[in-house]
Amino acid sequence: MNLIDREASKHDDAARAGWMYYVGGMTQDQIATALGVSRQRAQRLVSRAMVEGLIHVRLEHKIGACLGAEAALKRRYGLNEVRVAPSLGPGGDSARATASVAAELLETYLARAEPQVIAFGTGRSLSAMVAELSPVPTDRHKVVSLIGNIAPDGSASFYDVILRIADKLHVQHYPMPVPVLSETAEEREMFHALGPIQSVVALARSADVIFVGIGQMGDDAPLYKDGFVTREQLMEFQARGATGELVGCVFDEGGAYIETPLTARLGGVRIEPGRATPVIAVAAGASKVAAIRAALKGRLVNGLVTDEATAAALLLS
Amino acid sequence: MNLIDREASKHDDAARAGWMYYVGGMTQDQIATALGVSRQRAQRLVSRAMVEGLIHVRLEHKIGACLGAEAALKRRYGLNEVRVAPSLGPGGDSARATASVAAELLETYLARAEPQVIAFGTGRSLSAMVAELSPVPTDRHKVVSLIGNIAPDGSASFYDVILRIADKLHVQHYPMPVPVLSETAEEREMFHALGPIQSVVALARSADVIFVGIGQMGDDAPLYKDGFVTREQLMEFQARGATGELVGCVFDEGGAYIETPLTARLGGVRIEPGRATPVIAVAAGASKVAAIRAALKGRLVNGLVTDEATAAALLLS
DNA sequence: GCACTGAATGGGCAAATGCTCATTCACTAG
DNA sequence: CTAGTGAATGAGCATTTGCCCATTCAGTGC
Repeated sequence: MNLIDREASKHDDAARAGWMYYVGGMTQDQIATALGVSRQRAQRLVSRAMVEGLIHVRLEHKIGACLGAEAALKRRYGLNEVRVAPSLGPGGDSARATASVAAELLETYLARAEPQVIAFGTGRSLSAMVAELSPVPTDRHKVVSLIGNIAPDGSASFYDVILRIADKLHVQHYPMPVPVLSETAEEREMFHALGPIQSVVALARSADVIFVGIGQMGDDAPLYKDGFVTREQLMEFQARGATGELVGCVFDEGGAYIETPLTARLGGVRIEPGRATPVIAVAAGASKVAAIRAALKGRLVNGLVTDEATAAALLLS
Repeated sequence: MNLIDREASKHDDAARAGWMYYVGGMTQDQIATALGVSRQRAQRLVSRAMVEGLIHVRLEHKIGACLGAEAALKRRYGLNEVRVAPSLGPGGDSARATASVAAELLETYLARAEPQVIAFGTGRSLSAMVAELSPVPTDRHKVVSLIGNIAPDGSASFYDVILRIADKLHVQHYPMPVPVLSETAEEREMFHALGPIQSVVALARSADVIFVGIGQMGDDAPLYKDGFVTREQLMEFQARGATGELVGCVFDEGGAYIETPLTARLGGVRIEPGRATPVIAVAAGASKVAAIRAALKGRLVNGLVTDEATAAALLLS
């Protein structure tokens, strides 16, 4: 038996065990007996099924408090579309909490009859959202990336939100084959002068819906941790009031973009404030509150998926 | 606090606890602390969330053996669309197993851009399927019932597959407001002569997709247990070779309809063999194998959602 | 053939869970 | 006000689950 078959059958077993456990409500002992394996192995299979995302869980009930927070956020910040996921408590992973709710929202756009062009940023929140998507094939929509997919080290693997969506939904997909951050402004211009890239950029600009993450600009800002800016640059940004970041573009606490040496080297498409079409941020967590508030104030986004604790913080003050 | 609020907040708590448990992976102790209730109460909330269907679980991986069975069934019976759910073992509830898989298949039709007219029969399998549907609103489709919704005792509650779908999806819905089984053939004709009912019948006949359950005709046939036929009638049918039943219409082991005294009194729309559009049966369980095989042979249906054990039985002999 | 390495396995145990049951609580009818 | 009724509660306990760890196993390099 070759390696691929073995991997596949392992997945099969895990899926089967997970199905029996979560759908069938069987105990791990029963599963072990049914599959002819030890109880420990059954336990491992079940837990693997969950870890590998073979099992999707979704909540089919709007909790009153979340509905209230949604309404309040809409009113307070003049948003069109808000979803608030129940909080998972202090230790919880906020990306996980938002993921399934964000996936549900995305699915409402995918369910539309009119072909939609849907643009995506990157980040952990969006990755988690995609992992929670139901893989219902829909061939009429297009998905496009707002941000370059060539990482500093040349790999494209980390920035694959688009690819994984396309894989799940079998939609036409348009990654943006430019460096996330070019070495020089000239290099950036060179890429953007290419015809195919101009089409992708045009498509992204014309998107009917946009889903983005929001990055914070504290000392552990994603931009810094992922190696796009040096510690010195980050500190300079902070000194100039950098509060958050949207597909690489840094903004201050009023949500106004800050021009930086990076600006001219950044591949991809900047999201201009006050867009008429839905621009939905998927973001939650205490560290992101200031960044989210700034983006909302500056009308960089007009929709939000977050969790209860973050919503509460955004409604304070 | 009034009764409705109390019911709602109870659901809220259950949903929240279920969310924390299944999505957040918290222990019931942690949940109890977070919600400020006893551990037992947290346990009850979590289990209530599951029982009341607030939590949906879905498997995002096709198990090899199921894929194989699907292909084999397609070939053997010339079917267009087959889904096989992993078996839940001897004690498992086959309706539960098929429900989530059937819901996924239904969602692929709902995802289509062209407005679809989707017709439904009744039964436990279909009810369970609806319970598993993701409530993504889609306003372009129509759902229509193939069978009367007036039960012998005058209640309409039991036959509400259509209503619950409409409730979830906010689609236009067309129940068939005639008795499931009229007292006399004349009464049946009277109902069907009415203009509004003729439109519903016409709509049902023109359906783009049909989802039905299949009933068996053994000694505990649904038709008998639900009080539509007497024990004597059932035995007469059996003597005449009755093997299964589709929206009330009885057929023999070759899948040919049997004319009975019931035929002329049955409200709703009979499914004619060899339809070109998808006619998908959702049915599983050892007791139904003969009925399913007959329906497949007679080309009454051209699609099937079942479970592994039933698939294996259908592929035997 | 043999030693090495990392993954897989199952024993064992502490933690988590589900369930039963006696008790309490809230509400109702008299 | 009081007794009655049924649902909700939490204690206690048996079962189930998650996880650590020593051991085995399969594959690899020498």
